[in-house]
Amino acid sequence: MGRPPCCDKTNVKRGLWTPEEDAKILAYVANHGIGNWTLVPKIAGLNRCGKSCRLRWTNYLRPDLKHDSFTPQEEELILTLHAAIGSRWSLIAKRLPGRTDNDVKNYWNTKLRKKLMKMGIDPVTHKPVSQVLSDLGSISSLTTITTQNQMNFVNNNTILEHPKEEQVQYHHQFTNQESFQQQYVLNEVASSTSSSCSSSLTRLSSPISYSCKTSQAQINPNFDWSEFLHNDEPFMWSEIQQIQQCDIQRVMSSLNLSGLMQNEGEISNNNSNNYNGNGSDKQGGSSEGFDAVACVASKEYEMNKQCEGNSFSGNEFVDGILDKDSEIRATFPEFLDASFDY
DNA sequence: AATATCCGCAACCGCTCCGAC
DNA sequence: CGTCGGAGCGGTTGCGGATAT
Repeated sequence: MGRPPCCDKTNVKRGLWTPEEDAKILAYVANHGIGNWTLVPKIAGLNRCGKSCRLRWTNYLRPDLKHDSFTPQEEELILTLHAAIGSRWSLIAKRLPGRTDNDVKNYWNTKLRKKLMKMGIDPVTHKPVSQVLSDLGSISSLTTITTQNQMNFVNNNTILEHPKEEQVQYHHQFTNQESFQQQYVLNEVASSTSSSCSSSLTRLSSPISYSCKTSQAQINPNFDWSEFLHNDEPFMWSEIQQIQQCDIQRVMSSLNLSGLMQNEGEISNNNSNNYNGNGSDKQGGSSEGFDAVACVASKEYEMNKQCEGNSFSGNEFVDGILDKDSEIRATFPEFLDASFDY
């Protein structure tokens, strides 16, 4: 028997929020702080589900949120983290100040995933589709996957639309990587034992050493994904350059994203200054009173944040990866010798 | 100008996790 | 130890604006 609904869904309002409703949420947070969302509708005078209120606050009203478009640096970070940990949007969002998991997820689904697919790169494994299919082909002798299915996959993912020269270039890059096949096998093993992205264990065999035409970055041999993800500090651009400079250049140059590798500093985090409580143009409408409430809520929120201890920081997830790390090391020691490169 | 289609994003849904009791 | 309920997460849906025909 399932859990009873959190509220009477037949009697609560759903759909887009009005500025007046937003103002009530902001006023509530200003007076009571965040938490106990099931009581929010009653106290704030809203005919909404508490869960819906929490979501509205988390994804839209929080004063520290950015409402402008993603920067190339943010795109890079999303790509890199997705390659490393998969669709753990909340973890990725923690590395992007002012962005929510919903923002990152939407951005991935609407922009980045399509770009990768158009480039002929599998957005799940971040490998060229041709390589994935090749590996799939070798595996298919043990499975029921048919050649026709593979061809459908190719056609559906528009790999053929990508300039042939670039496909060849990618193919060349990856096939030149001596241990790529080994890594792919390892990733398959990892994906079969973990719910996260198939490449979530790439840190095991650091240093990362993607083959790359443009440069051979010096990857910090001490870099550790678990350390990176345990850290709750805002993302430092220099970190990611150390992590996967080659990889980033390879992908981003093909995505035609400008201004990369230029900003060595920390991503700006002046979000609260940019906050506009009016809502998006879709939702429109506002009032001076509403702005005032938003301002007060913003200050209250900042104060509350300072009082909060460290909440979930991804430690559980990272610990899980480390557990799998040990497990797979024990099971497949031949794949994990010192010379193994990604 | 009218209609169809595409696209981005806000919001919802269902599930898991975790702490309190 | 089991149950309950709040909180959070990832996947999906649907609305509304933008663009194509």
